[in-house]
Amino acid sequence: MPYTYEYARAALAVDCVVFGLDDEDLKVMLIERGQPPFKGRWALPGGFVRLDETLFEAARRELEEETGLKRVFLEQLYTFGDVKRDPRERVVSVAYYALCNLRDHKVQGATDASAAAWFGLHDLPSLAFDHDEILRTAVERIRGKVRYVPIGFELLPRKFTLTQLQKMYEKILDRQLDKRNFRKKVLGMGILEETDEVQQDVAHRAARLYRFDELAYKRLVKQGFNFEL
Amino acid sequence: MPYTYEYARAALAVDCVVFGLDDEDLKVMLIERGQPPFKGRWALPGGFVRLDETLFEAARRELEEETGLKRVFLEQLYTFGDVKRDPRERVVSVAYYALCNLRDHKVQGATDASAAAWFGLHDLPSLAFDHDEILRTAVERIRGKVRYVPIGFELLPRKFTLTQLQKMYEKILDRQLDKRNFRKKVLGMGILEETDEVQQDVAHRAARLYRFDELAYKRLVKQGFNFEL
DNA sequence: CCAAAAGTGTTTCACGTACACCCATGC
DNA sequence: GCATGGGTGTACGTGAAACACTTTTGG
Repeated sequence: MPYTYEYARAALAVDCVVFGLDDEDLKVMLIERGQPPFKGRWALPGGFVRLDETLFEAARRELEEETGLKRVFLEQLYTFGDVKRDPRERVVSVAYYALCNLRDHKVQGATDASAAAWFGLHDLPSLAFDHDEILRTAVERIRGKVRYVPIGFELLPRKFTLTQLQKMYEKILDRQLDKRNFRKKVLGMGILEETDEVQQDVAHRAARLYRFDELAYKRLVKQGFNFEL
Repeated sequence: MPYTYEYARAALAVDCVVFGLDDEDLKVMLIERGQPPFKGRWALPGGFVRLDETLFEAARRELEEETGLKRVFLEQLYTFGDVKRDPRERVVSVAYYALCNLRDHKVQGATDASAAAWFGLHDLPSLAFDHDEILRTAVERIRGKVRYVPIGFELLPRKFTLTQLQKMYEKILDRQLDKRNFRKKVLGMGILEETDEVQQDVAHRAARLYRFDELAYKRLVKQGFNFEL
C-alpha cells in the first residue's frame, strides 16, 4: 500500500537512551541489531513513528516492544537530523531518554530477533548510526538536569536509603560528596518522607528507608523553591 | 513530481522563535500568514525541511527567507509532534529559538506575501497552529538558560554598558536586580572586556562600554568555571 | 568482639544581599 | 545649576565546605 507525496519526505524515527542504575555503575540499555545496516552492532532501542501516534507515544511503544520496559520516566532529549546519519536514506530521529532502576527491571533481555543488554557507561561498544552522539548528548543532559530537577529518584527503588541516594548522585556527577553535608541538605529540603521501615537482610546496622515526596516537592515549587544539589 | 513510500510519512517542518530586545521589552518576531490554514493569523516563521539540508540549516534558511535575519544565535528548542497540530495533515515541527539585538536588525519587515513584525511578550496575539505552545516553551527555555549560560549577550550590541546588560536580565527574568551587586558579580567573573570607549549621544554622563570575552569564558569553563547569575 | 555501615554537629569562610551617596556630563 | 543616569563600598547573615567519632547490627 504505497503512499505518494508531492515532495520528498524524510522518514521519522524515535530512539531511546535508557539509563539504569545498579550497585556498580550507571548503565544504558542497548539492542544488538539483527538486520542491516549495522547488523550485529549495538544500537539504541527505537523505530519509526506511526502517523496516528505522537512522538512520545512512539517512544513509549518502541521502548516496550524492544526492551519490555513500561511506566518509566521518559522525556524528549533532542532531535538528530544530519543528512547522512542513516546510510539508507534520510531519517530524522527524535531522541528520548528514560530513567529506571535496574532492580525492578532486571534482565528484560531479548525480544523478537534482537538481544537487549545493559552496558556500563565506562564499558561501551561503538554504536550503530550516530547513536554514540545521541548517547553522549543524553549523558550530558542528565548530568546537568539531575542537579536542579529531582529526576534522580527515578533511578532508585520507591523506598531507598540516604546512602543509596548519595551514591546515585556520585555516580552520575562522577565525584564524591560529603555524607553529613549531603544528608543535611537533602533532608532540609523537605521533599523526603521518612518511612518507618529499614533496610532488610544487610550484615550491619540497617538504614532507614525514605521516599521521594512528589506532592511536597510540587507544593514547594509553587512557593518558589528550587531544587539544587 | 511525486514521491512514493511503502509507509505513510509525516511532513517535517522547522519553526523559529526569534527573540529581540529593545528599550521597552523582550520581543518576538511573527509573520502574518498569507495562506490558509490560519490565513491572516500571526505565526512563527518556519517551513518545510528539504532532504538535502540538516534541521539546523533548514531553520537558518527559513529564518533568512522569511525575516531577512542572518548570523543570529540559533539553537534547537524542542520537537512538537502532536497528531493534530496541523489541520491539513500530520506535520512534525522541530522548533528552534534565535536571539538577536533589535538595533542591528530593525524592521526587516515583509517578504514575499507575508508581513513580519516584532511583538512584545506582554502584547501577543493568539497564534496559528500550536505556536502559542512553542512560544511558551521557548520563553521558559531562555528564562532558565540565560541564568547559567551566557547567551544573553546575543540580545545586546557587541559593545554594551553594564546598565544595558542588567536591564536585559531584568526583562528576561522579570525581576529587579541590585545595581552594585550585579556589577560586582559580572565584573568578578572575568568574562567582560572593558573597552576604552563610552556611550555616545547621551544627555548625561556617558557609560563605559564592555564586550563579552568569549575566549576568556571558554578558558574559564575548561577550568571548571560555571556562569551563574 | 569484630566488621561494616549508619548516623550525627560545629567551625570556618565565601558569597549573596541589603543599602545611599557623590560624580560626570549635557543642556 | 540642574536633571539624569554612572559609578562605587560596607556590614550582615546565610549557606557551603571541611572534618571524626560513636552507635547499631549481624555474623
